[in-house]
Amino acid sequence: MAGRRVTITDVAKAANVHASTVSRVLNGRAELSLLPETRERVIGAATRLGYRPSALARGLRMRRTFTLGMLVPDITNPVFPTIIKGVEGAAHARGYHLILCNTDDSYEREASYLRVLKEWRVDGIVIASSSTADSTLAELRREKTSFVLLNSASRASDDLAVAPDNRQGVSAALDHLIQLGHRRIGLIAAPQTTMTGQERLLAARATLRRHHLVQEDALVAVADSFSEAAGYHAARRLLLDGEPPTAIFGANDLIALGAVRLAREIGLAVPADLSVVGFNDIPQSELFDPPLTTVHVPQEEMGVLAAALLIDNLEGRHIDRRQIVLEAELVVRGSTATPPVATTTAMKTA
Amino acid sequence: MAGRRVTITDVAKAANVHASTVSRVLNGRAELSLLPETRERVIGAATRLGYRPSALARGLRMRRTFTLGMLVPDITNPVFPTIIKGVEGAAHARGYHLILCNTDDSYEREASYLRVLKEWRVDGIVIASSSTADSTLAELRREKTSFVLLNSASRASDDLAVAPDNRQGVSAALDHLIQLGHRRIGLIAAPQTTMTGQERLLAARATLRRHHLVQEDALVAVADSFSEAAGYHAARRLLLDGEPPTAIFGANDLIALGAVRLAREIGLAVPADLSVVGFNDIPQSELFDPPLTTVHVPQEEMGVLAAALLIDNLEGRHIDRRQIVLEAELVVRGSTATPPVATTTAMKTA
DNA sequence: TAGTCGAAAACAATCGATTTCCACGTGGGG
DNA sequence: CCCCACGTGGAAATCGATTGTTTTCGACTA
Repeated sequence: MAGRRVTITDVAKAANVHASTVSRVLNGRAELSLLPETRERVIGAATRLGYRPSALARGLRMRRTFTLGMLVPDITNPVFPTIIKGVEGAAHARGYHLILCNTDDSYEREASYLRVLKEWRVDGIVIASSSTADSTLAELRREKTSFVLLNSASRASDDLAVAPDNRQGVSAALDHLIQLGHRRIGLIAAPQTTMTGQERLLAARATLRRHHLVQEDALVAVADSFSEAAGYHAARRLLLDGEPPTAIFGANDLIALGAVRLAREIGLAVPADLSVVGFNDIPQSELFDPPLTTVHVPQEEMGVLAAALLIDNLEGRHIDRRQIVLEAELVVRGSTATPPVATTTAMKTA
Repeated sequence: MAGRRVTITDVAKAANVHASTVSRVLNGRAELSLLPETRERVIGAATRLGYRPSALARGLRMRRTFTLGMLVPDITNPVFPTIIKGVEGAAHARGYHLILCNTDDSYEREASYLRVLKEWRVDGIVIASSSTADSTLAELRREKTSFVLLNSASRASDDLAVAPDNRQGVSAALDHLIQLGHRRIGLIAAPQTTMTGQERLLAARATLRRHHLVQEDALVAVADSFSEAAGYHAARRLLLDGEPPTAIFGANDLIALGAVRLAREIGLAVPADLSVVGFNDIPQSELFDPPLTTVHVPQEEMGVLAAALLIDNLEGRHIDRRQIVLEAELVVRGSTATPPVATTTAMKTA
């Protein structure tokens, strides 16, 4: 960027008025009356010169930046683009824009970005980064920084949060598998350092318990990230050690896809030999081989709602529900089927 | 955001020095010598109070914001997250951060966002939005705004640009199809309002000409966006009107995937009845049904290079190559095969 | 004719940093 | 013994907007 920019003073000179008058004309508040003639002169000068107010100067003076920060753990996970699109669209529509921060699931990067956002005096922060430390959130609350948790619930009831109904979604996924006849169901959990990871594993266990299915430790593997590679590695423990399950529930779609890839590599057909269910319903889910049975989460809507909640909050509007939980419905596609009949798997029920 | 923030004056008071001294200590320039003792006192006070300089005030005064704007046409197209990750990572490593703008391929949103970026006095702009109007670019040049074109070449030789070698990539894709025995090859081009769309179609035509293959108009369809849905619709014209091709080259992966979906719907097996090639090699390409044969583009690397180029430029470093073209190599997977033998397709050669 | 009122616009303070210029004190050289 | 250089740090201008307070000026009234 270079070339001296047009300032409010330039416009003022061109229109033969004082800078303050320019400001009042351009911001059109009714508090002070202006002659229609001056108004036109100012607007004329401003457009002629191509004047763009400096958001820096304005932000400094007004103590408002109309900017939101957004923390995302991994933008290459296909759930997030859709969510971001929702946030960004809703924000833009209300005159806000977004500083996007990809934390790469690193605590350091997250902390570093939070510092940046603070320095930029963003009006609020959208936290889609599920591993955010409790201490970090506590600090934000203490500083009275507005934020909304996206895709993960909060323990503190006056936090703003938008999340899918993990319990319902997980339960639907497992009910489906059980109804198909599966009894040995493997779980690939997401990192237990994240709220989402914890919630989904807890929900899965509860569902299995409800169906009186034994839960062997060997049937639970914890992936060390939300990625396809992590799913692949975790599936290895499930499918290669001991008696394998006939179905696997992955804590998200990428993890599930990783399991599919491993299964195929070791000669298991999906879904004939192994059924797989994911969570999120990422775009292109129906184009995979096989089309993925998964729990649909309204991703863009979550983004829109989160942005709306945050902006309502920081503009002081009344909010009746600070925590929004959205329905998550199972979408049955091609990656699930009845368990193989010739299996030696004992039908274990407690 | 609320709660009075700690300013440089607060730190100055706490350390019993003048604000200017605090600034000098914290920015550690060697131009003025400071007593080690004062230095420590200032640093102590700053950390004790948790002082974070206001990027607004600093940017206003320094006329530098250490912020880049990035224009992206559609963040839900899986190529972009990887590219963004590259840009963002490289920028972060050099002390810059990103304001991400999703233009939704809308001229208005693009213009609106460019205004915002201008108001924020971003130091430079990464333009991955391929449909950017020439007039817009001309204006940026006139204003001496630093920008880099990402994923699309530039006509102006002193622009900064990073792009894949479209010619080479397209040629490799078509050579592959031809070598497999295909003679009737359908093209689904991307919008001809974009540089990328034009380049790839031109390259495809040139390649077919080189092989002396006739090019019927009926074998070219132009998708009206870079999306899967657009590919699906365009494929309809290719596969349902007149004699269908035995292979289709899609201008990007999503378009190719759309063609695959349509083919399957009308009872054509891919690749047995119809081969399909895409472009970009988006993540999860090998997980699709069938695994997609496509031209690999080093997406993250392009992002990294673009950010580096832009930052080097705006920091006044010397740049020897202002336009970087990266190799694009074909990755053969499962969506291509020899053409069906029983076809009535005449082997047309000119 | 002086005084009042009100509309219109100028003035000036402010936001929080950076940076140029200047002041003060001390020590060394002429 | 005086002056100057130098090390150290304060004072003040500046970046470009917004906004509370004054000023200006014409019209109207007493």
